[in-house]
Amino acid sequence: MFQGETAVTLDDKGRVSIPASHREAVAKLSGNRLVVTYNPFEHGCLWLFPEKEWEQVRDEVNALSKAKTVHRNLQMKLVGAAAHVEPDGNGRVLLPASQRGAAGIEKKAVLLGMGNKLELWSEQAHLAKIRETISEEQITEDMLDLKF
Amino acid sequence: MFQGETAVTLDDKGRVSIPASHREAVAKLSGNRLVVTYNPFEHGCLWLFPEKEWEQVRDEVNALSKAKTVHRNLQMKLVGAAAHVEPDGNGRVLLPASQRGAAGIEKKAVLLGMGNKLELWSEQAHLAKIRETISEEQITEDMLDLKF
DNA sequence: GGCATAAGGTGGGTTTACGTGGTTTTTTGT
DNA sequence: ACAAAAAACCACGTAAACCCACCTTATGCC
Repeated sequence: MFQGETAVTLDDKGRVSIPASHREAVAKLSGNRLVVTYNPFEHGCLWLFPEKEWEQVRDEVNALSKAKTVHRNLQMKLVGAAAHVEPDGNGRVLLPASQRGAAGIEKKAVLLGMGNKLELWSEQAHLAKIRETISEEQITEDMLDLKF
Repeated sequence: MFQGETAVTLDDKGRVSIPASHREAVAKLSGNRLVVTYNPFEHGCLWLFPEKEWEQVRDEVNALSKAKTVHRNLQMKLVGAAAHVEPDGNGRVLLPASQRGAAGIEKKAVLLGMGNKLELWSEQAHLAKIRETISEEQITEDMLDLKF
């Protein structure tokens, strides 16, 4: 179970250090095997799944009918892009250059623990998201009972 | 099972190097025999099937009634265009010039592992696809249950 | 409060395998 | 038989994997 926000920096080779707070979870959930893909819903964001979680996601996505464009897009962004990575001796993973480029993640980034996965955002994209507040029109039925 | 995205470059002769990460799968699934055709759904994209997979696809497509124009189109783009290729000693395949031209794949390209096949995209077409995020309106019934 | 120690994060060097360009030889088609 | 194209072969540059060392920050102890 991932949770928490950490500012991280990519070095010139495109490596990010997995924050110590997540290391244990990564080791336990996935035997240190992570899968990097695009977040198909947002710009400037990559997803990092523990391998086990990934396999479920992949199978679900592959099972969608290939007749619909939106399904093929999803398959392309998730399955097509999926790269296996493993932390080096210092707990860093190398993010594939093509994904860094396409997602626009350069040096400053933010790593978010999001339950079953980690999200890596470019600093800009993350800041923009955080600054967007939720307006009243966006509130859904399901949100009315929230306890805060 | 193919998966993962790799930036590749075609040389002047139209050769692409199959990324090392896919070599094993290609050798195992097809004895190094691949079939190149058009992706009938997308511009700027070629499909590369292991020969075994291809035979199934071909038979399915050929079995469609020839009375419908859309069926004949599919047969034309898939079966009609299919070219057998085999990697050279350095793991490269030569893409037929006509297919490179028709798909608009020149120098920079991206190779995607898409389960039972590989997809070769022109860099531009790929980037355009990745930058399109999936919007709320596109979400289908089938997608509501996805675990991410 | 300041210093010592440890842990996490960062930078960089080295080796090796992979990708890429090019050359030569063989085949194919005219 | 000749030209053009594809296949096979060779060689180099680069980037990834691995490893080592330093710097910064947090923590504990005197």
